[in-house]
Amino acid sequence: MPERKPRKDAVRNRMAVLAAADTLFARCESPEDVTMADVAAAAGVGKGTLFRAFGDRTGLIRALYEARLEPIMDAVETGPPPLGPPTPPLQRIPALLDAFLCFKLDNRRLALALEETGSASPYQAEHYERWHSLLQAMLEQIPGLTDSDFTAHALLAATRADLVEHLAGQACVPRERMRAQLASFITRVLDPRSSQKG
Amino acid sequence: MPERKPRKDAVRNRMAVLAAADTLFARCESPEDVTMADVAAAAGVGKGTLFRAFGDRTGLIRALYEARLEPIMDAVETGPPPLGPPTPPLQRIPALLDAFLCFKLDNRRLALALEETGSASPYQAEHYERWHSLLQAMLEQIPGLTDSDFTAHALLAATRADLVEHLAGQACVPRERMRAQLASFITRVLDPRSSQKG
DNA sequence: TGCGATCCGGACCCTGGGTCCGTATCGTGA
DNA sequence: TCACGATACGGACCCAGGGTCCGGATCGCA
Repeated sequence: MPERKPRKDAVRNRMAVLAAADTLFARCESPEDVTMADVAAAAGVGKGTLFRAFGDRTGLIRALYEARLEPIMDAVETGPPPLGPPTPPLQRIPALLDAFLCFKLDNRRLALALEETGSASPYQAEHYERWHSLLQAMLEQIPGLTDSDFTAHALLAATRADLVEHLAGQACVPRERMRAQLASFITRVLDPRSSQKG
Repeated sequence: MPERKPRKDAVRNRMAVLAAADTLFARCESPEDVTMADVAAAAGVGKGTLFRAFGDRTGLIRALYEARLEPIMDAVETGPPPLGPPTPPLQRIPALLDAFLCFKLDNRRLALALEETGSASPYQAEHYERWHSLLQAMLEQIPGLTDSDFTAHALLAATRADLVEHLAGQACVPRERMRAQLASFITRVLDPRSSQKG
């Protein structure tokens, strides 16, 4: 097993960078005005260290994103209802997408940064694949629904970071309203016959 | 009226740049490996000329995109059915989104370039607003559908350039299949009661 | 405490968008 | 047709910002 234990200063620096990047992305106006050099400076670390630890900008952002997302993924994959596996699809799908939306609302800048980071389309991020296949599997259990693959993509597209940012930022749609709208949209897609409740 | 007539060489160069950029974007693997310098060179023009004519990279891409899109917008806003105004919403909405999807399939690289061009989220492009408000107006005529604003965004999100690229490129979904999937998805959203036809 | 392995840091490189300005071209009025 | 102001041309130039490199500092094991 070639797993060498990393040096203590290395992990300390890694944490420092992560923390610094986190606050910088949270404070900034747009993700692209937080520079790698900024992050390094804020973490009290050299650029070399930063790039050695994360490879490149995308690597850093991904690491941040995934660290934030992990609790939710856990709740979804092994947690209790309504997010966890035992929940029936008709409740679980909305719960899952609502959680995803809330995550993006709570981490707008970060999610934006990830989705717009140059060449990397969100569709080749490995976590997207997880959400998609999970969602697809659940959609397959919905009677009368074909094209679960495309449907999963389409539903996830409704929670894209820049759309969320546009609605929450420019259009000033309040959080609860947005959640309600998404929920109502999903209901329409999932269960055609009950979408017109009063 | 301060509308001075532009010089002949200026308009000639503008055309040349547009044409060169068009072919370059069509040929390239990813939009970001066609450089402004490349475009200028291919057009047989200096960089200065290019930037004077289009302002910046986004300006150039927008100009290209809108030139390509114009026929479709015309067909939608003043043309005959099934795209034009007289068509009832239940037919017109799918037709409209299908046309949009086909456009993105036919101009994948260009659409990608526009949507990922640095800071400019697709939601602040002026043509997005046109599609959105048109779609929203039509959705408002669908009985039982609330949240036409959000729904319009969600439907448009299903035709995002990078999703289309992902499906057509990585996943190799054939054109007709994708159109069918989108149509079926829209049907589900629009008319719950008829989505399970055999 | 000694010594190799590992990591640090910031000077450095390079790409690519965007600017500047001396020169060439246009087109209009005479 | 010529002259001259207005306009456009082009490519050298600038600069930010991502990514690299390597001499020196640290670590941690024996």
